[in-house]
Amino acid sequence: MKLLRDEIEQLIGQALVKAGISGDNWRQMLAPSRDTSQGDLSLPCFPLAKQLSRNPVELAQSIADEISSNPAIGEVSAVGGYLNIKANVNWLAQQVLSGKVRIGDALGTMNSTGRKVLIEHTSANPNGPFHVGRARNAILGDSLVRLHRLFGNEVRAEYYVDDMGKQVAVLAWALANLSKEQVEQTLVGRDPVNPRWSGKADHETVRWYQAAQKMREGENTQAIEDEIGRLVHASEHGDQDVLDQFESAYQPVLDGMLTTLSRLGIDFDTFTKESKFVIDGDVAKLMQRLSEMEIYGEADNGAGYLDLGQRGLKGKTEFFFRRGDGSSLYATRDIAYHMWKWQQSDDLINVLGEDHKLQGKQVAMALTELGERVPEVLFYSFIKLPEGKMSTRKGNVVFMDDLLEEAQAQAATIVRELRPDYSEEKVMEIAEAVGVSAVRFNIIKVSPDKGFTFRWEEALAFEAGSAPFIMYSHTRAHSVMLRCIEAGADVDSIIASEIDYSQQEMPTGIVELLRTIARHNDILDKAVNMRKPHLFAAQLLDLANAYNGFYRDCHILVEGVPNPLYLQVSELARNLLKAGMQGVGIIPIEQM
RNA sequence: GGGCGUGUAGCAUAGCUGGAUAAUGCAUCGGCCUCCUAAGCCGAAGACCGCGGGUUCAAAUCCUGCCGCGCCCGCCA
Repeated sequence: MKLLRDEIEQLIGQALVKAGISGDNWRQMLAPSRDTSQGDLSLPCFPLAKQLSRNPVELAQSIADEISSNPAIGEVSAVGGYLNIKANVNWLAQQVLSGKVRIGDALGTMNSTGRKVLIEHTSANPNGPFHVGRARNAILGDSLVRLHRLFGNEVRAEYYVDDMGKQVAVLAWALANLSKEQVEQTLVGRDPVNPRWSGKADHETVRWYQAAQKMREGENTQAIEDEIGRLVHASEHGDQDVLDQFESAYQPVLDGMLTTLSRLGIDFDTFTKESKFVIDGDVAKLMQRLSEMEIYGEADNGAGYLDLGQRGLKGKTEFFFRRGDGSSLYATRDIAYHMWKWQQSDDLINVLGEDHKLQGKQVAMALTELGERVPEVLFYSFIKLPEGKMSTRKGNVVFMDDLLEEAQAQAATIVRELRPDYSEEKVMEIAEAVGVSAVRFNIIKVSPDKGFTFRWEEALAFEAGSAPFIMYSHTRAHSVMLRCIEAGADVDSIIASEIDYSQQEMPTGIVELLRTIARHNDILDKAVNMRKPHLFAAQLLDLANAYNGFYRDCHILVEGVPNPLYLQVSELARNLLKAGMQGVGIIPIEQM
């Protein structure tokens, strides 16, 4: 709790100096208490006691005695060598309600740090609909974008469009050479397109890609391979006609994919095409520079690589950046892309699947070699299905479109049951918000480096520990506020009013809520700067839970008259919940 | 074989820049709607923190060796 720490750190420092401790190593030992029933901050005194050859229990006690009179401190205790400090609740209320807690805005541009951050995420090849596994990147990346904005950074969300290379070439070839009949004939035995998504290009056009892939596995494919090879080669040398053909092939598919993301509340500020760096000559210049490096090596056929083994890379040490025919590779273009990105932002963050770890390392080392900075990368593990790895080929996939439909449908069933008086239109609106939020939250709440298994029951759980739990607390807060207005109270002026916080009684519920609120900014900071969105997800659950406890203990509206303190706290919590929910893509509806 | 990651109650997870009695949800058992939305609240029970060593006043957390699982080790993207 930074709020309390800032207030008392100096005081503790003085007490320690008095006791004979010099230096400030103790500062990093002063940490949030593990169990909040014991305090807000704790200082284990063992190492300090050792330094002074004193009894830690006694040392803790003497510091406690020294600092107990500070108005910010409600309770200090020395227990078994730990100094436990609990904030004075009335002081805390005063601090928290006087604007010391930043609410922020995850959607706007309310910048306070002035730091420019470019976050690249998703960047999926435009060759088929999002399945739940691929969508983890988008959900994680977009949450990072939102959390950075909430924190006050100036963020640009970018999608790197893979518009060249073999995958797009296969798609373009198929569209140019196969009729619908040929495609369906080739794919006999496969599940047809779900009628719900007919006409959606990512579901529809992908059939051509799949058919082509299947044909390539068959006999006598040399002619096809040659033609595809010609397209790849042309695209990698910047042939504009071929690149245009590619674009008209992939763009509808990409649009379909973006429609799915948009339903999840995910969008991008900029799209940058991979071909850009070939066309404008950056890649050629880069390859020239790389071939002049001292760790440059060359294969018999003229292919070029950097020997990263000389820089400590273990395993396969040759990092190829140029083919024998002189063309660039994906990784080469990625380096050029990063150099370009560094020209437009203070910080770079990439969201990548764990399969890109080695590649990420190689690109980072090459960038270092070039005297460039290295981007921060958020790696995530894949989502499996109970049956195993997700694979479109085996039909072992859950499409995000289907998941969202199902989520909405199940949420609608629950809303109809719980609120029989709502109109069908309202039911569907609430269900959509609940469905989307639950799907996002279930992915965002777990640590990115944990691989997890997708299960329908869990993805569609709407109870405590899920997005709807948080949404529900928010609607409670909203509804209380409306009640106050209905009762004729001037909510705005009550919120702006000065209260003598030192005179207020503080039931358990409000105490816990105030402490949770006081931690809010600390956790956002950590979540953003350590790239751990799940920490903030947990904070939102804590906040919702604390709000529920407050709601239980502190009746805001009694006989038509709002309690000013309670209303102020409730409104602060509501605003923090709302902004925080937007920070992870939960939709803060006002009624459910 | 090498590199990286992961292993925590029946299940799913948090905690991993070392600190106290290991936290949360689901499932299980019990209680709460004449009172601001019960998608809620209160309580009970449930853990050799993968296994073995080591460092430390203190280890789920750091080091090390095993074991299980995942990802990667293309002149593919």
